[in-house]
Amino acid sequence: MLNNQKDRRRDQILDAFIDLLTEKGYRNTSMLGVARKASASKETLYAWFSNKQGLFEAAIRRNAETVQTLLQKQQISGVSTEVALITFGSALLTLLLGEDSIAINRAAMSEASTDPELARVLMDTGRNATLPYFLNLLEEHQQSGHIKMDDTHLAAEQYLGLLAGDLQIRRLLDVLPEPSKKTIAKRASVATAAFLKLYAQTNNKT
Amino acid sequence: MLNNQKDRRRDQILDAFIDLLTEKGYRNTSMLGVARKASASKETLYAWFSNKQGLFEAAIRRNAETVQTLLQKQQISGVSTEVALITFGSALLTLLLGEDSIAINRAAMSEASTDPELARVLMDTGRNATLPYFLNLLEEHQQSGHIKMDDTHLAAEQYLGLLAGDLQIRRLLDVLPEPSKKTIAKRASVATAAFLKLYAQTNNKT
DNA sequence: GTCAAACCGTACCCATCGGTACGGCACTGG
DNA sequence: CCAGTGCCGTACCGATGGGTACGGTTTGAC
Repeated sequence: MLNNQKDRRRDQILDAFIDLLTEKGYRNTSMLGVARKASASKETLYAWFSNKQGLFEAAIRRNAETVQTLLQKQQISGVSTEVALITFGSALLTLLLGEDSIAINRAAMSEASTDPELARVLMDTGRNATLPYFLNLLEEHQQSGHIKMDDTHLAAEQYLGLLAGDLQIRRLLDVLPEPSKKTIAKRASVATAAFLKLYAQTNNKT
Repeated sequence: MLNNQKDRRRDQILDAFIDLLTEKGYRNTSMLGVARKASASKETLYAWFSNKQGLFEAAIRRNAETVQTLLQKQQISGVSTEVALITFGSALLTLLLGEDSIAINRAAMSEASTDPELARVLMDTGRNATLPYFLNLLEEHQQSGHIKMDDTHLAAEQYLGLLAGDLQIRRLLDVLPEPSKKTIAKRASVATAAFLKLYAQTNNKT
């Protein structure tokens, strides 16, 4: 089997896993079910991913890569602070509230008491990989003089808090459908406005 | 058995359930385990709570009552807006990030794909019961002229977003320990400061 | 064309768990 | 002191699922 084909096969298996994860949750997703859905054999699953946790971990890592790629593709250089924040916020919110991320987070939480490793991987490849990137964005815009922050880390957390609110929690509980592009854009816009009110550089101060 | 004794027995069972939930998660908490821990019999569990979901639902409702009681006990009348927000915020954050609430939310999320009812009960008795109370608090303080909000609901969500950030998510993933009183007080204070910067009634405007 | 490795499908083993049944003990109410 | 009821502990049933083994088939390398 060529490497390329093998990669595609691997993707198909991870797709099947994510699908079942979304549909039935982690504990009700059986290895046999994944194998069937991907037209693979259990033996292959165990050969490639060791066990159920390994399969899950691979899915987490792949999802994280996708997220990072999409975020870094956003046009946030050479635009106003407002536009940069809205662009980044919209993209982040879209990913954070998407079916895949929600299913993965839900699963990691459900296993958190028994298997801390999965949550750790999720944090490292997710939030901990994204936050520095966002901090950097804020610093840059501070240097160009549009905003003024004493504590960049706090400012970042505040923007993210204003942006997400409890949407992620409600999505995790499945009491909120996936928001439309329009809803997300609006949300990012409102959060940005509030953030700028907090941190915009006013001219009547030293 | 006197009613009072029976109530205590019921509480003991729910305590045992919550303990195991915290320790092992929902799926790894067995009815036999609960029975053993509470020195009860499985037959009694099924007689009193019908089944595992019923037991969980009872635990959700009891927790929600505790939360409501504690929140409503806070002194938030006749104090400044700042103090009211800090007081309410600290109390809410303490409850939201406490072991019991976290374990319950985690469990409800892990079953969300299969059993929407549990998440519904959690939302109704939790957020949906608390939010109106908080909205009312904000409205009162607006009427006394210290803050000015166009959209109270938005303002409320913004305060809660600033307050909680992603702490709840991180607690659910078990990558963050339960914060100390001091940490929580600080957090409520910072969130309140930001909120007041957004909504404080300034005197130089009509 | 041939051979070996990889993979599919399935059967199997073992453990766990939700839910039910039942025998025995303790406590209550008269 | 005695009947009756509620509860404890445990044994049991059926189903499910993680992980392994294996025969049959496809696929890729030479």
